[in-house]
Amino acid sequence: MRRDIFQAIADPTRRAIIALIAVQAMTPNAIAEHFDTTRQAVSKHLKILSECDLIKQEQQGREIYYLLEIEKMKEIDKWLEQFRKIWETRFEQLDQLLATLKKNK
Amino acid sequence: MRRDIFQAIADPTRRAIIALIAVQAMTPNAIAEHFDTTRQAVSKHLKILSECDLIKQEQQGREIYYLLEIEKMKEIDKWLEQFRKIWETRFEQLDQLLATLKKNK
DNA sequence: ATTTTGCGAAACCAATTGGTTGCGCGTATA
DNA sequence: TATACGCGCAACCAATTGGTTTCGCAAAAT
Repeated sequence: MRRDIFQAIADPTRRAIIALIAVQAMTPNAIAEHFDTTRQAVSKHLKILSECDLIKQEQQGREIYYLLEIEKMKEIDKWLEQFRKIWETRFEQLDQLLATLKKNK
Repeated sequence: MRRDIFQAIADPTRRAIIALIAVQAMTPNAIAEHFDTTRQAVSKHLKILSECDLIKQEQQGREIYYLLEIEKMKEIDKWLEQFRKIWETRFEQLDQLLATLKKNK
């Protein structure tokens, strides 16, 4: 199936995982210990996150550490850009309205 | 079921709908005409978007116009904030690294 | 060499999803 | 009043989801 970042962050557990490994790379087991779920379930989430390149793995002895591809997160920011323009425009309009009201008083 | 904005924007059709009505409020039929889907399917998407307060409706004669609650979009931006801090820090670190390399040359 | 451990893949289940079709209600238009 | 249209709801289907349990593999520890 087609996966993208927005699918990936739709799940609260995955958002938590992202926030977790953003601070420090971790193994699937370590991640699972932070939530009330099993290692396999975490593994499934990690797979989804991997599929859309939001995380990458790093071998360390016999353990595999997962870490966040922070660059990929910027794509969400990029998508938000179009709306940021809108709400900034609205703010300016509100600002102008207030200025006009003040002037006419 | 529990719904949130991240669930809402997970679907590409819904993101398209959001972008569409961000520019101009529209009726379900008008929205459906922009995509290769039926009015009922659009209606379902609108329901989901409504459930998490991303859009609101406005009666206009016998038609109902849907418009974006741009303020709600800021919540995504708010969530991104924690990661923005990270990538800005990394950028600074890269900047410092480059400066050090230059200095040592 | 044997045991233990961590890991991912596969099979399976219950719940949710997007989509369709069909129905009934309310509002304009004739 | 009668007709046509736009809308949302309910029922249904195929596909996907998150979760569990089970299994086999490979690396470390004994």
